[in-house]
Amino acid sequence: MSEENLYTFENPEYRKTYWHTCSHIMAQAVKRLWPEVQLAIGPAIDNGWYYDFDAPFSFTPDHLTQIEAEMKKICKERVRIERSEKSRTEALAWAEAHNEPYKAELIQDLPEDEAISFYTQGDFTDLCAGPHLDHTGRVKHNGFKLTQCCGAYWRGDSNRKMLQRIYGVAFPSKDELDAYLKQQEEALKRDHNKLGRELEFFTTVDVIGQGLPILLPKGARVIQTLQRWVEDEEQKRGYLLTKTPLMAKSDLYKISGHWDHYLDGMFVLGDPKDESKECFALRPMTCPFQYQVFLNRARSYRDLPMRLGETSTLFRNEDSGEMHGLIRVRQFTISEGHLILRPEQLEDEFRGCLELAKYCLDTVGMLEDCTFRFSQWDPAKAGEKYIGTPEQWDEAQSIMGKILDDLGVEYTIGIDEAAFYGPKLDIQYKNVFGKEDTIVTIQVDQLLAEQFDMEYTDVDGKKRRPYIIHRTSLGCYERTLAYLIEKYAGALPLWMMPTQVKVLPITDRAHAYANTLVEKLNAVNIHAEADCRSEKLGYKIREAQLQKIPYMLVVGDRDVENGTVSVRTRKGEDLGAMTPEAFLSKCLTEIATKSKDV
RNA sequence: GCUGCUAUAGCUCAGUCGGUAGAGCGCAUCCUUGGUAAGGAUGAGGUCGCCAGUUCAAAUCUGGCUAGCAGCUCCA
Repeated sequence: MSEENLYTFENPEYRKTYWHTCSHIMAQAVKRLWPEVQLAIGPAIDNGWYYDFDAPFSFTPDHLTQIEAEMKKICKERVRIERSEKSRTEALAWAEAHNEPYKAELIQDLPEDEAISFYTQGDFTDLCAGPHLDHTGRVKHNGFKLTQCCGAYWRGDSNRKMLQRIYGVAFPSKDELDAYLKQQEEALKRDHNKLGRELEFFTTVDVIGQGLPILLPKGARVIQTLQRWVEDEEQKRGYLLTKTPLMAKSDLYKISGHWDHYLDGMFVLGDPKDESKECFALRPMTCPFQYQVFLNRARSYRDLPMRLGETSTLFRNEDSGEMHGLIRVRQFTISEGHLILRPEQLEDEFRGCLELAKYCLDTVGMLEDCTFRFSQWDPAKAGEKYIGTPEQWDEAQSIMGKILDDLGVEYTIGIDEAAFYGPKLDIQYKNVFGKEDTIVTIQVDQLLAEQFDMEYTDVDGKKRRPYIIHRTSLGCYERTLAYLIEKYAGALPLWMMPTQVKVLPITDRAHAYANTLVEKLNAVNIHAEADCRSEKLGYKIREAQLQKIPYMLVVGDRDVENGTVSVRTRKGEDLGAMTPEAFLSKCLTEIATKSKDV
């Protein structure tokens, strides 16, 4: 960071400080307007700041407007922001005197012997570690906006009181703020939950229920294309395809540990308490089913590595507030797989899984936006949330850490993000709202092999416990489709588009020719349709354009006579007239190479 | 699950003080046969998400439920 950029938004530290000061200005405004409102916390975040309040009323957009107006005044007052320190006793007395119980709780959690810092700006003082700008006039009075308010639990704990969180964002000038807001608005136009419904990739129906989307013909076709491709790719890489049941008796889940660790998340068919009757549950994951393939007969080291793949539909009873379009659903299909290994095969096979996942994500164009997370257990929750001993966890995590380091994977560490049976490498992706979810996961597991008493006979004739890798190659197809819609704003690459070519006859005289072209294209598996309605060409083009159809073949008298097609792309390019054969071969090449540019 | 918001035609939305519903787009039919982003006319289409309550009268007010949205919490 050069000297002259120190106090600009190019410096992330300055940006955070600026936003943090904004959060104090907002809190000050709120306290001026409604002194009875209590303060919780108000940090800077990646895109602005928030402050959590406990108010006896609900904040509405009108309240936000009032707060913004008050904030502008505070900025214009240019009051000094001064740091001071108090002892713990003084700090607690301050919190009590100002009726700030949340601040008192925060103070109580600070180390006993440390001085506690406060920041004061005019009539407002807040407990705060800082740092802050030197006066409120540094914040541009027309460069900020309060973007939304919503509920948030005190200290992120769902057992505690729900407070009201107000989010805001600020920039050093109105232009930059406007540009940011404009950009956000543009990003939201890609929201798969809106666009995916508009373009008829999926829909939902209230009588079917939450988290159970209907894949309409277009969405179903994209997913079919992806599934076939992934299954073929896995076969090339030595995977064996399996097809296992979508449900099982509770007995299976009792062995795997799901019954104890995941019952709330499962759809149970029958009464778990009535032992005189069979009780089933829809599967929330494939592992215990696919292990039965290995367990089918005695195995030797010669059978390993055994790579099992399955396009697997899973059911998870998510809480009602968690569902989101195609990203978080109750029934979904993943490219599931389990590799059963000799311990010495672990690193190579892990690398193979990572390469496959990267290949898949790269091919669909998502890899560049992915981040990697090494998801570990929380030792404090041993025996409760996680099975196995600390020694087993340490071993699995250190092996996995070593593999990741050997492979040069850049990752963040997520504590308490592991599966109940083992650590994971999660490949993360963000949606248009900036919310991150897992798209692909690769997990190392030695515990379930033990639960299921899986073993193989080694070279020396001794029985050994295999290692297992749980992995997905493209993850959940519904979720992937959602991200693809957002990434490409619905204009998916040619090879996965449900309709790849639209033939547009200009007059009735070209209908027969148009239909012949469609047949010709369909014969080589290019998804083509003709638009033979008695509409003008411009109208048909507009419609195909809005549907993001990659290629439009305009055919009129001229083309019928010359045996050509006039090719227009969805980018608006006119490629001119060519023979159907020339177009077909161009199209087939682009599909075969899975080009992202078309 | 929690906080807040929302639900009117296939879609996007209007509907004032409680008095049996409107527009645009789309759809159907007809006219139009037009060379690269919307040609014209006519017509059909709604138990105002569902169930109760208040009222002479409910799309409108109240409660419950269902579904959708944002965030929080959760996500093996």
